Amino acid sequence: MPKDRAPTRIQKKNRAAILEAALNVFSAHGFRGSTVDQIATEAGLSKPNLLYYFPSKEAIHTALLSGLLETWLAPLHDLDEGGDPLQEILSYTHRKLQMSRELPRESRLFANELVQGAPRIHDALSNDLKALVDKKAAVLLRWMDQGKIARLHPHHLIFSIWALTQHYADFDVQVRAILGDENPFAGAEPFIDTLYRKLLTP
Amino acid sequence: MPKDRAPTRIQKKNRAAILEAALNVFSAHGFRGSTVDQIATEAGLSKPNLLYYFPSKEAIHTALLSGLLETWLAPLHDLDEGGDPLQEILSYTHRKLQMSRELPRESRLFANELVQGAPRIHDALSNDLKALVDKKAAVLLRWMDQGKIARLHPHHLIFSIWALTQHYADFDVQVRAILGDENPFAGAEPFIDTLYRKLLTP
DNA sequence: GCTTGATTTGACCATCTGGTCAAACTCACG
DNA sequence: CGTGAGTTTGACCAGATGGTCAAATCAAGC
Repeated sequence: MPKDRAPTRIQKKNRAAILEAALNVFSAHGFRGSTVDQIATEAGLSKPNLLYYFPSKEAIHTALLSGLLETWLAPLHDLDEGGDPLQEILSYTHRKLQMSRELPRESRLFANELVQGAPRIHDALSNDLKALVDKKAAVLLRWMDQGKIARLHPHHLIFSIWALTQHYADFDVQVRAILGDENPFAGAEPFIDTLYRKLLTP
Repeated sequence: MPKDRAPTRIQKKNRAAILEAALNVFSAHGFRGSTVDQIATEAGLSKPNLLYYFPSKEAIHTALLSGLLETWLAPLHDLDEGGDPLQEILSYTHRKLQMSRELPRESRLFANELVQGAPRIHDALSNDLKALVDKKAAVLLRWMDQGKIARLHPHHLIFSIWALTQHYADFDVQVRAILGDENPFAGAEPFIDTLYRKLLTP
């Protein structure tokens, strides 16, 4: 284990390679279904070498999740009370759908963790995530009070955006099995857009 | 392994206990994250005894999935072209949401499988499921052609119902972490009802 | 080019896990 | 009862897996 000095060139390269490999492996097989050897091979390292950079499989997983949580929540963070309500919500849905298209591994990483009861990120959910969602729900509620958008349960409105967008990343196999050659996102984007325009019109 | 005669009283009892236990364990930890010992203990059997009834871990999983697939798809099966379009769709959403509330383990069992690429049910998706969905999408399309409901991409309409309802079972921990003491389904039902009424109005 | 810390590795270990097997036990039925 | 089929189990095995360690190799600054 290197000292706590500034990371060397090699450290930076290998840590990044490990996290990239771990994202591939964990998102595809879940924590329990992934092996340290798989991650090491995918990162181009031997198992002991990988364990020189991270103390355990669990540590890699934790580093990945906490490193990605910020990215994952950024779009909601950016929902701006000062903007036009409908446009703000629509661009939130667009960004979330874009993330499902461009970062499906990240989506599945969280999905895997959540569907198994989130044993490793339960705290982040009840603290950081809840705080953020409550804050944004309050914004939605004020927009509703002002008659800018239809009155709905704000938390469920947010859940619906998560559900509708992440579905395309998390259950990608199912979607593709049904749509065949058709690009899922080509139909999803206008569908979701229409849905929220109709839903939010007061 | 017993003969292929009619199952004995003990066989019926133990097979049922094993499938029930396996549903608990597999839905909570996924296939790879579950152990035969866990399932055996939960079923009140020893591991070798469990393997007397099912030849392998994989066989238990397969038996579970194929046994539940029918139940899982029944609500969509029941969507009736002869009924009132809006009412048919709304009662489909209600049944799906009810299943998320009453059969969350089943939902998570499938979610676990799907999020990891459905290695064990890929065929069922591309054959049975696709056929069923295509058939019902055609019904939706005819309703749209007749001006009975708004024109939308029928497949994405079905996906949206799955996403919005199953979200409450699959990501239950997250929903509860955010809602606190509030019962998720109390808010979800009217929200989803409103959503589809607005969305489907031509 | 030498030294020192950083990096890499082969060999190894303990534990877990799916699965086997022969022997023991239990039950239903004549 | 007795008997044979059905049921249960302790002991065991082989392979996978997370993790360790001492020794070897490499890299960078002097």
